[in-house]
This record gives sequence, C-alpha cells and structure tokens, in this order.
Amino acid sequence: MGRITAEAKVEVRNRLLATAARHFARDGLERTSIDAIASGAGVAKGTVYNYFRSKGDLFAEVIAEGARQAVQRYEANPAAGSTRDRLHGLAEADVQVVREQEPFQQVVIREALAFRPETYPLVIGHLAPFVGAVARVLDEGVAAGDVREDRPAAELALAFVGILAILYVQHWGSGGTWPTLEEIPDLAVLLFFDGVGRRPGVQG
Amino acid sequence: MGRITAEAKVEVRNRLLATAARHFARDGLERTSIDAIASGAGVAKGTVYNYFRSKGDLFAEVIAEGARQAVQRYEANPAAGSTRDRLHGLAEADVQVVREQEPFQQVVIREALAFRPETYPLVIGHLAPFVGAVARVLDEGVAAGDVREDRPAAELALAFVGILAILYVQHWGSGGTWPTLEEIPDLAVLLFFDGVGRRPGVQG
Amino acid sequence: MGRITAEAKVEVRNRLLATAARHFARDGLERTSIDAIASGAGVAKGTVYNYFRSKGDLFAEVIAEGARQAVQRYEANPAAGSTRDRLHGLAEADVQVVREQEPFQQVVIREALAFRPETYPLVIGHLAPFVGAVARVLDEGVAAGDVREDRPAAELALAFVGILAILYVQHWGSGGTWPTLEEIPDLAVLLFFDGVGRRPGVQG
Amino acid sequence: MGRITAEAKVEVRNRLLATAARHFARDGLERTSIDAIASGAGVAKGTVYNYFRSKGDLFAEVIAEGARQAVQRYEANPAAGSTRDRLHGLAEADVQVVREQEPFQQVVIREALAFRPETYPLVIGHLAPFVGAVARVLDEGVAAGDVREDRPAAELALAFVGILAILYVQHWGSGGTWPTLEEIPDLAVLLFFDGVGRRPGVQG
DNA sequence: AATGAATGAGAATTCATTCAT
DNA sequence: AATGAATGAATTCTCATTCAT
Repeated sequence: MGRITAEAKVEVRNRLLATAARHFARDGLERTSIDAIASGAGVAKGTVYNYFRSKGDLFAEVIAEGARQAVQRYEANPAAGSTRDRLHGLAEADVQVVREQEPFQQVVIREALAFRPETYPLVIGHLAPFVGAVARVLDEGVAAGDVREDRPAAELALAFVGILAILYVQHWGSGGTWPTLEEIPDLAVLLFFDGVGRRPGVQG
Repeated sequence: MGRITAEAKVEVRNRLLATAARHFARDGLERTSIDAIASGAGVAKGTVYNYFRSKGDLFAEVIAEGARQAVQRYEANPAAGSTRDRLHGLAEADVQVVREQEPFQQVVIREALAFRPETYPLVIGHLAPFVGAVARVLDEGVAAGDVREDRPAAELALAFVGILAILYVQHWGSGGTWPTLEEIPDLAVLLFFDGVGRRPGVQG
Repeated sequence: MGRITAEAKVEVRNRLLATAARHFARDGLERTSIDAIASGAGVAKGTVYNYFRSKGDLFAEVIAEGARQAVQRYEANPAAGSTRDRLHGLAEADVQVVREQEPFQQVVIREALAFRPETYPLVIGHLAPFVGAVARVLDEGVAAGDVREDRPAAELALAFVGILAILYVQHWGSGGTWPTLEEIPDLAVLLFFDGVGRRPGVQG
Repeated sequence: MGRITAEAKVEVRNRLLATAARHFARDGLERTSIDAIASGAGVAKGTVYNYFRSKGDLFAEVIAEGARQAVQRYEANPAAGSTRDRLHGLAEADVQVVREQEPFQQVVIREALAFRPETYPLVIGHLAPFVGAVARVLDEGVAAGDVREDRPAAELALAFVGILAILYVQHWGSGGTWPTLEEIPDLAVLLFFDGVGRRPGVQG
C-alpha cells in the first residue's frame, strides 16, 4: 500500500478495466459482481472503489474506453477510393479494433443493442464519430451518384453500423464459426451496399 | 374442479406469461422481480411457483411462447409474387406478429441478440422455421436468377433476419420514432435485397 | 412461514419494535445493526424488511410508538388542583409512561435532545401534545396569577419539558442513582416552578 | 527541524482538532469520516493517524480540548455580588466560552446528554470544575440564606448545568432563533433560581 | 391450489486502519 | 513525518425460493 508510482496506478486501473470488460462481455452488467472483478484483477473489493465510484461508473468507463479505442476506426481509415471501397475501409478499420479489444467492443456493441435508458446516451454518444464518418462517406456517395438518394444518409449510416453489429453478434454467438471476423467487411458491404438481389449487368 | 378449474388454470398461466413478458421486455431478466410479475398478474408470489419452476424457467417459457406465436411468420406468408415481393411478404408477416405480441417478441429478439448460453438453443431453435422460410424463398430466387448465388442462401437468410432484428431494436430504442413498424418491411427489403448502392438503370 | 394469523403478525411487529427500541436506546441509531435487531427478535434479517421499509423507517416507528404511548401523559392527567399541582400531575403522568416504556421513551428523549434534521419534525410533532398541555396549564396559571407573566407560556412549557428531559438523562446516565424516577416530578416542579432561590415567607 | 517543526506539529494538531470539532458537531461521531477531517484540515488521511490513535481517540481529544477551554468558565467568573448575580456571572462566562468555541462546546454538550459509556467519564470529569464552582456558589448561598437548603447543593448544581445544556440544545436545534445565546444567562437564572411560579412580594 | 410470511444467500458500498514509499 | 493506495470487515438492503396454513 502507501505511495505508489503513477504508472502503477494506471496499471491497476487498466487491469481493472480489462478484467471488468471480460466479465461484462461474458455475463452482462447485472450478473457481474464487483467481487469477481476485484479478485479477477487481483485486488481487494474496496480497491475497485478507489478507482471507480460505482459499478455503473466502471461499466460506463469500460464503454468509454472501448469507444476511445474505436475512434481510430475512422481516423485510421484511408479516405480514398470509390464509395464502396471507402465503406469497406471503414468496416475493416472497425474489425481491426474489435479484434484488438474484443471484450471492450463486445460490451459496447451488446449495450448498443440493448438500448437501455441508463447507458443509451453514453453508447450513442461514443458511437457517433463512427456513424458520422459513415454518413459523410454516404453523403459524398450521393453527390457522386453512387448512393441512392431516396433515404437520408444519417439513417442509412445507422443501418450500416447496425448491420456490422449484427454480424459481430452472429460471430460471437456462433462461437466464431460464421461469419469469421475476416469475412465481416465483405459481408457488410455486400448486404448494405450491393444488396442480395441480382440485377442485369451488375456484379454479384 | 373439473373443466372450469382446468380452464382457470390455463387462464392464470397465460396471464402470468403476458405479465412476465411485459416486465421482461421493459426491464430485462435480472431487473424483473417475481413480486412484480405476481402482483401484476393479480396472484400471490407463491402461485407463480405453482406454474413455473423458477424465474429462469418462466423466462424460457416466455421465449418459447413468443417463438410459438412467431411460427405464423412464415405460415402467414403468401407464397406468390417475385422474390422481392415474397421477402417483403415475410417481413410484413413478421411485423404483424411483433405488433400483436410486442412484449413477447421484444424478449425473443433481445435474447436472440444477447446470445446467452442458457437461452441460445431455445431462441435459435424457435427462430429456425422463419429462417428456413426465408432461405427457401432465397433458394427459389437463385433458381429464378433473382438472387446472387455467390453466398449460401442459409447465411443470407440469417442476415435478413438479423437486419429485421436491428430495425426492431432501433425502433424500440428510439421510442418508436425511427423506424416505425410500418416502415420496417420496406426498409428491410431495401437494405437486404436492393442495396444502398445505386446502379445504372436500377431503382433508387 | 406461509399464512399466519393477523395476531401473529402484530406480535412479530411488536417484538421487532421492542427489540429495536432496546437496541436504539442502548447504542443509538448508527451503532445498532439490523442484524442485531433481527436476531434479538428471533427472526431472520429479511423479515425485518417485511415489516419496515428501512432502518430509518424502523427508527421512526419506534419514536412514533413511544410518542403514541406518551399521549397518555396528558390525557391521564387529572386536571384538578393548583397550577403547581397540575404541573406535578403532568410530570407524574410522564414518569409513569417512561417507566412502562422505558426503551421507547429513552429513544424519543435522546432523539429530541439530538435535534437531528432527519427526525426533528417527527419528534417535535409527537411531543407537541404534551408540550401543549403544559402550556395550557401555564396559561391558566397566568390568568389565576400563579405564574409569572413576563415570559410566553409556550417558551416556558418547552423549558419545563426540557427540564424533565434533563432529569431523565441524568437518571439514565447515573445508572439510576440520582435522580430516581420517583423523585423526578418533585424535582421538576421544584426547579421549574418554585426555583432554587429562597424568598421570605415562601416554601423551601 | 527543531523548534519550527515542533510548532508546525502543534499547528497541524490544532487544525485537526478544530476541523474534527466542526464535523463532529454537525454530523456526529459515526457520520463523520476521517477522510472528511483530513481533507478539511488539508492533510492526508494517514497523517491523522500520526496525531491520533483512532477516530474514537480524536473524538475524545476534541471533548478534552472543549472541556479544557471551558475551565475558564469558572476562572473568568467574577466572584462578587448576590448569589443570583454570581450564578448569572457563571452562566455568562459559560456562554462566552460556548460562543468562542462553539463546535467544541457543541460536541461536549451533546455528548454529555448522550451519556455514552465510552465518553461519559471523560465528559463528566471535565465538566466537574464548572459544576464545582456552581456548587460552591450555592453552598455559600445556603449559608447566606439565599438558597433553599432542602436539597444538596451538589445536586442542584448538576441541575443548573443541565438547564444550561437544555438551553444550548434548544438554541442550536432552533437554528438560533430561540433562545439566542444572549438570552441564555437570564433564562437559566430565571428558571433555576427564581422559578416560574409567582409569589407575593417577589420579583417576576 | 393459493397464499404470503419467513428465509438467508448475495450484492453494492463504506470506511477505519495499515503500511510501503 | 507525510502520504494515500490497499485492505477487508461490516452494513444495508434485495429477492428468489420455500413451505405451513
């Protein structure tokens, strides 16, 4: 105990966040106990409360941390290419982050799908940058004549993110058998941009 | 005793299921108390245990009941028309069921998205008939040259159901503002079948 | 468990109140644990919460119960005699109640002296009838020329009740050695009405 | 280190005592946290334990300090005048001390009224000098024929101090509205020495 | 068959105290 | 000497489940 280096504090905090993410991802908010997180992180129960005000606060931090990582999604994304390529690039960036921070992203995505009043604004707020990037690409796609213009880009962007979410959920739910993480960008763009219907003279 | 009692028992059971569905849909499994269900259904707490072995069991029965209702999804579907029309018809049938049994369907769909080991087989098993009906339509669409053939119909069918799920979740999460239930069949078919990308000489 | 007669419920409730009063009187609100009350009353912890919403609520009920008993203080008081006799009668009635419900009264009196914002209105509200009775006697005493008229009767009444409180507290604090409960009415009247100063031709 | 350090230590100790007194006066022993005291005094939690063995010990020291200040009560008292005047003088001295050290005195007086076994001897021991001074004045009053002799002066002295305590408690409890600190000496003497009863040819 | 009081295992949270730095 | 992170016992309160009536 006693004085500790700043790095050690950060290390404990990160260990708590990582452990919490793992538990929240597996068991959800309610079924995860602070006890489990504490002992999973190798600290006493009270220590958790030295770092986070409450279980809900810790949960929110897990989501925020996940979302923070995900800002790379669109920043790391190369803006080049056709509308289709750019959507594919965004999806690939997303998959990259999910792969690296799987428990965090699992918590974010499941919470986004749960639409709970307590966390809804939090999740949505943190998802906003990514949704915004998608919407921007779509807007430019409309201008270029690549994207249908009978639906608002903002709604379509939400749908794209939703389709990605569904694919992740399917991935985790199937134990990783289908779809694999690698397939997700292709699938997302196929479902969202190309459509399943076949039309004369078009790809597919 | 005799017939009247037997009917009364069924009636109590149904009331319990309906009340439970409403609570589970609103608050989730953990945050719903047996007390709330019992008093909501106008019976004593102990009575719940005369009908269901445990809270988890009651939850499973709610899902099973919801899925049972949902069998109409594919049975009510008019088999006629183009592939696109038939998919639209399936989506409409689905929305119809959701509308009529909203709390039950909300529980089923959210549980499907949560992929919890305890309920996963239950949900998937009961969703299977609907997914199968979609796959059948897609298979026939492939034969008719209406549907892209580079992806297995079974996987595409799952994706269609997933897109429907996302739209419902978005609907409930937004407080019903977007999308409305009426819009969902159109949106689902647009996203899934037509695609968001615009191609020469095609709708959009 | 299970169904129980209404009398049995009342009996449990009373046992809980009496046990709680004993503990609160000895240890105060904070240092008394629900566990101690439960096991002292021979029930499980949860049972306490079947009867009282919270520890604070139980505490409030103990005070309310104490005050309820204490309404007898002024009702049982014979209205006859001189002002001095009537004050003595009120004090005697009060002592009587304290003797019969000692833990309850101990809680009420100590709480009254603690003036805590959470319980202040409760205590004062319940003490009001007794204070009012004293004030009435004093008012009539003023009219009869028995009581000094340079101070509002309401304030003097508060002081009388305060003096009684001090004597109880002294009684409990000294382990009952001084003053004894029997002495309290005489002492209260002596201090409050007669005064310690000696004046020519007057008693004392 | 040397002198400056020694002075600094005393200064920290006093700051801790003053902060603690303020908190104990407002919130009581149980509801005051060491954390609050430490940060209120501008030191770390551990530092509190360099000065005081435990929270209980700190509380005891606050009382001791309060009582130490209160020794002035009787020392500052001018011994002159009638018995009534001398009592009034003692009460005025007391009020003076309370005014200057309000939080400390508030803790002492409330603790005196709580009669807790842990602090009882402490409080009583420290109150003794003041009670003794009152008793001395009363004894001399008896000799002069000013004070009733049917009760031991020691007991009457306790009652006088009790009446003062009640008036303080009433003062703090009422938010300072009644009685004000200024009124207390008059009121105390009126209640204790003169009495509320009116008798022919006497003041009041 | 219904009832609902009793139960007691948890769960979150607080906080006095310790002690390595 | 001061610090403040770590500790873990203690406490309140919840609620699924049981079972006597």
